[in-house]
Amino acid sequence: MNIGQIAAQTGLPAKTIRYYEEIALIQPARDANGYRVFADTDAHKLTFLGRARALGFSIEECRKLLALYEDTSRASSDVKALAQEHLADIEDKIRQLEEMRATLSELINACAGDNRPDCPILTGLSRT
Amino acid sequence: MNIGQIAAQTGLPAKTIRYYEEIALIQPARDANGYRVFADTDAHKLTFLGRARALGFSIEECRKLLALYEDTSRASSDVKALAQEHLADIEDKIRQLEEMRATLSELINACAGDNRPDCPILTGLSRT
DNA sequence: CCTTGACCTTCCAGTCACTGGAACCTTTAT
DNA sequence: ATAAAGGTTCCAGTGACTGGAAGGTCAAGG
Repeated sequence: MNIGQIAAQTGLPAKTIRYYEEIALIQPARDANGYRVFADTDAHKLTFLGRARALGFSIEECRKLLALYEDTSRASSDVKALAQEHLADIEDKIRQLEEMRATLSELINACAGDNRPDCPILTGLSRT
Repeated sequence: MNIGQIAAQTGLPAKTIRYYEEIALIQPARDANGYRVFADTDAHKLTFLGRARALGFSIEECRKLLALYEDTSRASSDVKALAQEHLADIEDKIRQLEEMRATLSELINACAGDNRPDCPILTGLSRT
């Protein structure tokens, strides 16, 4: 399989796949003409990576997950610990965004949004 | 006021303040020795920027907000529109993170987290 | 007067995870 | 023979800083 086919199959852009090779997440073989040749195991890894990235795991977390994925003698507790850490990160981010949303909503609700210059959003941002 | 004092006052790192000058968000004066000299208006702008950034506005959004802040003949509707767009962005992000959280929580709950290698998290990430 | 330390300056490189584009080679179809 | 569609590498840019090096300035103490 060439990179275009694997890209279509995994939903990852070819550029991204090349990048994943560059940072050694995958090691596809090469054809005589220099083209990358992707085996099924590469396809599986890329699918795995795509899913993990979609769940917000960083590249380095993906690298660890991939190592666990390939280590058939892993302990599921190691995987779970990694996932739980990441879940905590996500929950932190949600909390932060919810705080922003709350403050911003208040400011927006207080603003008339008409032709006049008075604006509680601006005064809210500059208050001392 | 020198950069250290303004940093302490606004809570922004000196590095960040220099960066804001570099991208022309502020234009502090210079002393004979080359040191930046911050007037009250600079301090106000930086406070404003700090708050806007804390609410998640991008630098370019901050630039627009700052222009509105300085334009006393603005219409509050312009400010409100900008803030509403940003609020929509925040809400999108929250939704995305909540989706991640839901999926990840399910996987985590399904995982025994013991010494055995079987792991629904890994199989969930690689399922076809 | 000299030194020490805290402060300031500029400039360059690195972060993260790609993404765009240039310049070029290979394959396939007409 | 040629053109289109695919592949290759390499370099630069994104956003918003952040770290560090190399050096200038200033206030206080001996």
